[in-house]
Amino acid sequence: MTCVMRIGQLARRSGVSVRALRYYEEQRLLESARTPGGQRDYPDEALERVQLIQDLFAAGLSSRTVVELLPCVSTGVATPAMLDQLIIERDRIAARIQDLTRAKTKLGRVIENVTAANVAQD
Amino acid sequence: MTCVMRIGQLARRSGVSVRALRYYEEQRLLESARTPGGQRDYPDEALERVQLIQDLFAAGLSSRTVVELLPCVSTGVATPAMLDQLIIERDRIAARIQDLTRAKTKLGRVIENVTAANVAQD
DNA sequence: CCTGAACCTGACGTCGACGTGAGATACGAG
DNA sequence: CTCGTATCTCACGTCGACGTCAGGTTCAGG
Repeated sequence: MTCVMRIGQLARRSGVSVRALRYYEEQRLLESARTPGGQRDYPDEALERVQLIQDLFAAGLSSRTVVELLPCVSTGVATPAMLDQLIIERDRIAARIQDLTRAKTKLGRVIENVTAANVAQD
Repeated sequence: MTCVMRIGQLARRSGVSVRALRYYEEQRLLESARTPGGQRDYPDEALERVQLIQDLFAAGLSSRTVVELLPCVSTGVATPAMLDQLIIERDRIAARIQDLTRAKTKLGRVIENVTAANVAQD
């Protein structure tokens, strides 16, 4: 039986754990063919898909949201509801960026103060 | 007994739950005086402090990290280790902002594509 | 004094994205 | 055929910032 790519290989290539890949399948984020023996066999495109999933997770989307949006992200076709959801998520990310930027600025000021104080003390 | 501010009032003013305030105290993020009857009594500065804690949490810092950094954030005095930690956290936030920005761009493109497709279909 | 609202201290529940065994099966090399 | 490694399917554990329920206490107004 010629396997395209087994789970361990996909894990190494994508940088996520074997467990995570099985979890993605459980959540219907990722499909796999099976060998006659029952082992998972992934096509090459699976690599991109895993990276996309990771990106969306990193952006704070839940697996439920990702599973809803993945079709249109990969096909470019969306229902109005999906489009709404896409916009909601994008705006949520934008707001999060605002928060983080504020926090970063705040920490930056603290660092400046501390550095100034330390220099003054020398 | 004249209370400055009780926990419910602080909760309403800061927008966090009563439970959260107790949790902050448990984690040594926030102190409180007590009335003879054992009820928490907060000074006015507690409001700022709670907001600061929220900001740091929102930035993805853990309560452990926050408890380590709060002194120098509020006093401006830091040990070299604290300064290192501050810089680490700021850089982590910066990296996170990068990730989110990439994800936002990605979603933005998807939205454009979808919108274009829908318009084309009309 | 009485009452209802606010507060108290445990202590267990939650949720999401996996980690981590346990025990069994499949695969590839020799 | 055998051995070692990779994979398989349950299924419980984790972690952090609280939510929530239970059972008792304190406070302020009338």
